[in-house]
Amino acid sequence: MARAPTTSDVFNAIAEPGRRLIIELLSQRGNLAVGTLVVALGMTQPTVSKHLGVLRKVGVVSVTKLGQQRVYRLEAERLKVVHDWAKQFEQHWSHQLDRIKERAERKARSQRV
Amino acid sequence: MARAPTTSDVFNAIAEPGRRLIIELLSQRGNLAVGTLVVALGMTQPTVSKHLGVLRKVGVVSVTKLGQQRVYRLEAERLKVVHDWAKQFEQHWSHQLDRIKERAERKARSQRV
DNA sequence: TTGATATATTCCGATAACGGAATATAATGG
DNA sequence: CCATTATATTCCGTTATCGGAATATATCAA
Repeated sequence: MARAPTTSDVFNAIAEPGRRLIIELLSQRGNLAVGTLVVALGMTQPTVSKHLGVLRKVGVVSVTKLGQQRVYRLEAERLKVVHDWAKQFEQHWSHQLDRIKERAERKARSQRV
Repeated sequence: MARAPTTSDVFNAIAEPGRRLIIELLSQRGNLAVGTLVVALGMTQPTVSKHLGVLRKVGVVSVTKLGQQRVYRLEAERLKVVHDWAKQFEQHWSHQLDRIKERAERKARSQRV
């Protein structure tokens, strides 16, 4: 068997740096037309359209026609699965923080002498 | 220009479903030797080794020699960047929840009449 | 040393993904 | 209808990626 088709789930959609930028921009500036993304990101129009196509296929964005423009909207709930997946490892780095905090407190106590 | 090399950052490393499984397993069961992963995941040994190679390159796992075994350990902090990235969109879906809650409360009030 | 076990690496072949260039499609204005 | 603007799609070349099979490397045990 060969490589599995990947651009079909959210994790792969966000693997592309350019696509992450698109997502961030839509989050910060609200719904945007393709042209706006093109100038804001300095990418080619076809490149942006293709990235948007991937994001749309996965449901991370949706489109609305507005005259001759296509306005893209972030469907952020689709990113929740990523957040939740990563969150399950939170314990690891928070434990790490605990240990650091503990050490700091021990040090503070010893200096208080 | 052609496709950009991707298996060099965390987001791409976790784009592969099999690699996510490896990460989850290491998180749940602690440090594991390659062979354990192989039987637990039902993947081929070379496949597992290659996935581990990618994860190691990105720093998501580290290795220790133990006899003829290689014990892999999850370096979960490396996943924090993913968590943080996704977290920045939390507002969107929590707002959504607010709206749902609000609607439910309105409905409850109206029925209370 | 020799043989077995554990793991990594290499060499495929198939296919997916990316960017660029050109082109197609759609909508608007005149 | 025609030209223009906005966007999508297609085609192409290059490179990455994945799994499988075979092989290399390392370590242990006798």
